[in-house]
Amino acid sequence: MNKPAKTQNKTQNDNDKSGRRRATSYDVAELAGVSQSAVSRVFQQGASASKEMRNRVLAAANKLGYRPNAIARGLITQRSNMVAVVISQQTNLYYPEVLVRLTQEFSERGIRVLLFALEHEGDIEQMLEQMLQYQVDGVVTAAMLSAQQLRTIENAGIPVIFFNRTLPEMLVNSVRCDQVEGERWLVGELFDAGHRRFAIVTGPEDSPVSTERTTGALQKLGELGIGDVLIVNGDYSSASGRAAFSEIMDATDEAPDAVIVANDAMAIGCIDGAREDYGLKVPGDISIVGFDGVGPARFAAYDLTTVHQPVGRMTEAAVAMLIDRIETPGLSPEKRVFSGERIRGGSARLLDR
Amino acid sequence: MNKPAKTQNKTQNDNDKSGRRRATSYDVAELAGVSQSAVSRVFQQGASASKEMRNRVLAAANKLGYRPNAIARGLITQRSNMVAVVISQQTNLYYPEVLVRLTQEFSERGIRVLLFALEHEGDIEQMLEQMLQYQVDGVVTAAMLSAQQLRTIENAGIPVIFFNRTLPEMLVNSVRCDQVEGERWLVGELFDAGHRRFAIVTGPEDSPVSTERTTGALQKLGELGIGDVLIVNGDYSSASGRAAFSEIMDATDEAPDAVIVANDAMAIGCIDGAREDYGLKVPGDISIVGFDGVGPARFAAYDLTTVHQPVGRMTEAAVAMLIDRIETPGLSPEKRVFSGERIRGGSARLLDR
DNA sequence: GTAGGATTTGCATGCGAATGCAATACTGCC
DNA sequence: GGCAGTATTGCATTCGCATGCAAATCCTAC
Repeated sequence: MNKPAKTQNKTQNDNDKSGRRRATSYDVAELAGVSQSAVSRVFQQGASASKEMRNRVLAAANKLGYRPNAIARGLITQRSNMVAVVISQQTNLYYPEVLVRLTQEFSERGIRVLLFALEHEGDIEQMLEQMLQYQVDGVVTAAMLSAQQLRTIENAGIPVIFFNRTLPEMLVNSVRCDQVEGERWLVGELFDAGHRRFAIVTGPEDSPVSTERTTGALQKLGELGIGDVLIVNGDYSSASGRAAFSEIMDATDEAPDAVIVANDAMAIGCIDGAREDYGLKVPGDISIVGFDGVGPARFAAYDLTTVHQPVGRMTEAAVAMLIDRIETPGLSPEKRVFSGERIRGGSARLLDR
Repeated sequence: MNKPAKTQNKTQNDNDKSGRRRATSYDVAELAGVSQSAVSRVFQQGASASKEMRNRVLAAANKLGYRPNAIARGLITQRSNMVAVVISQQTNLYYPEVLVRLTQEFSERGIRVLLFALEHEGDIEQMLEQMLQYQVDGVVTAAMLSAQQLRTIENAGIPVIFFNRTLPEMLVNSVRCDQVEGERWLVGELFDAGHRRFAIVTGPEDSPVSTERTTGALQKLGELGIGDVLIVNGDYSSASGRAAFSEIMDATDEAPDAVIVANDAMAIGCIDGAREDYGLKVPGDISIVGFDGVGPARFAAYDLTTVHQPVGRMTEAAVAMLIDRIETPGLSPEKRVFSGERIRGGSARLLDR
């Protein structure tokens, strides 16, 4: 009980096996002739420290190459300042931009991104485990989670934002682009320009985004009195788009005059197929529309009519929502839906505006 | 000194502000009627624990929803099991694949990826600081670092792998695709097919990859006795490729018969420019070659002659090298250079093979 | 000069898990 | 049954930093 200076007595186990031991706040404290708490306070924002103290500590820290250990800090503060960003095979190919922007925006707010890239859906459970073990403060997911999985995360007190996904019947935070609205617009434009024989190319069956897009298109087509629509499946890749186009041509007596494709990459594949495999002119003989507004959609050879997702605003919204919920735990769920930007490209014959 | 059971006496401060407090190894220990060390041992690989003990602990852990805290573990073991992956604006647009693969491969080896996406070069210092504070075990960088910056990281005992970069005059670990060899092949093929008037479109000036590619092309051209080559700059975007093509046409009396472009995206832009802006046939009137072998290079409308970087093997190599160096600190530097896959696409007029 | 308040500083403790060491339980063998 | 040898288990400490509390210092005003 009366053992003095016990704490200060840290053994400085100089284990310089490879490069010397990293300097700790105790080392800095010792060199600066102050207490460890003082060092800690200098390296925080709202802590009180005299100018003299600050200078001495910073000088010592600089001399020793000291950097606060974020791991240790996370342990004591119960905040890792890391968030998990989850993407799946589907997401990643067409939205590298999403990932980069999320990362940059979190970074600007002092938050680090722990990236999880799913290859198979089965990896989710394992990934979840890792996420939770690493004590992330929040999650942005562009991959689908089950209600059960979401509950697991939320039970740990971690807020989750769904990016272009949602979980029916559940209170979730989400940021998304209105896929249905976008498809309805595309169909409307095609119809107005006189197209009547429609075909649809969907994305992977387990892609909620693809499902929404298909739903939107069918909904609008139904309202316009067009019930007979050929639907074929793709996997979001341009190769699958080209294959899907052949499938359409094989399955119909009279070729469609408009093909609604679930994403731009497949739409490009369709155009390649129409031109190369069937000698059709796009949009002379057939109109093809996509969705996403990715870079290649603007290549002159394709010039897609498509709907561009406002990625920047969406990532910004996701970051803001997540940070709010990290800082204010009880916040009620919110859904933010953005309309896509309508691009009247040359891949479809449309009325002049 | 004779205060008994002090440690075991942890106050269980049930701070259930939002969701209840996360279960710790102490909670599990208590419920299972064992010591905390026992719990710790059950959740490790090489630790000794009887079957009975293991079962009781796992049952208790399961009941409480316990997960080991990776942050705390990292503190005591001095291993965070996280690596930093650094990408820059340039990298990210054309290699989302690199990022995803790195992440998946690290993940399979039980390592998490902390992502850093640089917007401006100036952000490097700040990012470095963060990386080091988070105690990453290693770094893979697809952005350029200065010798000074590299030294900062290595002084902290953290191994670094350069991805498609290198630092002249320094001992560094690197994995890259042989840009020079690739360009030399492209030039050779073009020359063999009779092309004589060459132009080059470069990438951003601060891109080492672009520099290497240009160097390789010029080197081979020089050997072939072609000294007079027009060089214009782009920024890797397809729009800049199109602009660059106009620049070339403006600057020359007689149009070149071959354009060597530093990446595929710009090559596509060039083709768009040649066709749309100048009514040229590709490859009838002019041959255009790219580099990278990205997805769009295979679109039928472009079908680029290009060199495909073997991304999968490169990421695999980077991951293996980094892990080796994390596990065996002293390992000497190594450079692994892969040859690109040569793709004789339809964007260039070449001899039949 | 001094009281009262505001600010700065240090002390001691805790975050959650890993681990060396010692104590204990178990095993097999004579 | 007794003992050496091995496998388990618990104790106590440690990782590096943050923070409540009390002590010390500084400032201001009268």
